[in-house]
Amino acid sequence: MGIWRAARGIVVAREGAIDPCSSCLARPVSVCNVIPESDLARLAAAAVEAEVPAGRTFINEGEPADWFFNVTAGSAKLFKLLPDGRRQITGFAGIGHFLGLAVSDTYAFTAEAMEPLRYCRFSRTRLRALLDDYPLMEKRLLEVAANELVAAQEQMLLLGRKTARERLAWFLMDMSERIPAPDRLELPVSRQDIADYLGLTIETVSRTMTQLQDDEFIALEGCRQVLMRDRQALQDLAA
Amino acid sequence: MGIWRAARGIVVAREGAIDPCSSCLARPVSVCNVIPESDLARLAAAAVEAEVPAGRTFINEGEPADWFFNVTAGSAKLFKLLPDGRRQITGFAGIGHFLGLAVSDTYAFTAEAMEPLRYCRFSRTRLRALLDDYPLMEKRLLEVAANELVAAQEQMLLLGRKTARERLAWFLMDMSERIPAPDRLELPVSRQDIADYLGLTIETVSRTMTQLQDDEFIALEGCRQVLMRDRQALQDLAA
DNA sequence: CGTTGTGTTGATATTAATCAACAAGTGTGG
DNA sequence: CCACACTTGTTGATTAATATCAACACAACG
Repeated sequence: MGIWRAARGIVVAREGAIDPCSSCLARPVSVCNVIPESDLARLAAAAVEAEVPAGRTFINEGEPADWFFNVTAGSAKLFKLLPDGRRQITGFAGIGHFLGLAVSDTYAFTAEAMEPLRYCRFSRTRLRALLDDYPLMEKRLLEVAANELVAAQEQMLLLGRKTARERLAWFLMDMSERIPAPDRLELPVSRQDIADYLGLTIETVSRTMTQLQDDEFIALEGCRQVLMRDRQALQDLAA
Repeated sequence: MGIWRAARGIVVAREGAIDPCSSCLARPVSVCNVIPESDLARLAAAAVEAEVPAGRTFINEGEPADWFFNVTAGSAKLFKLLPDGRRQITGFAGIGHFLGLAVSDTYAFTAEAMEPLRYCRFSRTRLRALLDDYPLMEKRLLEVAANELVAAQEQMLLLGRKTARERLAWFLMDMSERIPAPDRLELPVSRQDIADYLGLTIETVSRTMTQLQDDEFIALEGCRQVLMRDRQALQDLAA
């Protein structure tokens, strides 16, 4: 339990319970033995590891997409910006997440560390060679990409068709499903981030949160601590 | 030009100009020689081909995800529904598109043919065997999935943060970029479908369309024929 | 203590949705 | 070829949801 399959910083998959402090944003995935122990050294040589302080971006939308990233510690928010500053957070990345997969000459989003973060990156050519040598790694990537696509479609339904109330309920359920004790939820993000993730304003998020509290679906114990009082009602709302 | 690399109905990639009648929804992709001619017969044996009449669904959200599809003719809309009937179209699929990739026991969306459609489908186990035998096919799938992910993020920005005007402008630009003569655009979808794709109502789509006409950005020649009069302005709006 | 950042609440404005009527195509049968 | 129904699209009036603008509360921090 809780053991990661890591190749000198390359976290390919992880298992079981989640470290609740640093990355409740990472979903658990089952371990697959993608890279033989004997090859770790060779792999490590191909990778560049680095640390990113909280608040710093390490992938910038529009810049040349030269690298492929794997998050090995911490977490990040991924977003797109409009020229006038409107922002849409498209997702969060925790330990084990892969970033910069797309075949495009520039990055399609910005990634900003939400807490001190470590990554391990490869040049695209190295990545290609890596995938040629480890077909299981490629399978894993395809699996990951396919799942993210499903999540993205879910998010489109939310952004295009759900009310503020439904969005919040969905968000709370989604967040709480990722942690061991899902009744007491510590929100890992600010109101602004929730708003930008759900396509709302901070004011609407705040108001809707108190509204859910008035309905006794949740109880707020400080603005980051949420007690889930009626999971069924929230689930029904989230639809 | 216009030659597809098809293995008895398996369209893996296509090249060059697009057949404007049946599938202006398919983006062109460069040809990659994924499957050797000699293996076509073996492949065809593993696949089930079928025809779907316009308006019929052939993938249903929530049903067991036993098959993996490849569209070989026609086009489809992909959508998710809420219990009360609200609908979000998450994308369109044309010739060469792959559907049902995700590792999940049920489909995450519904696919409905927009015109008579042909597909070629494999069981998941067959697919796995196929990918083991043709790593290039797997690479292609990863490439496709990664690109769709980028498109999905773009759509999230649109649904979460753009105005009706911006959404329409983006839609018109996006549609017109897929056809050979991008100044005269024949919309392949109804107002209802545009609305469900952009997270709006038909009324808002209709109003915004006439508004764009009043601004002389476009001219409507019948509700499906759009003359793009000021592509630059539309591009700026689409952001 | 002030200061700053973050969150909440209130008043008002704005956008898009809803409800409703009508117009324009499209297809069918006489 | 026309009358009719039927679907699809447009326009208008009104409402509802959320955004915007503004004030204030609260906590963290020097």
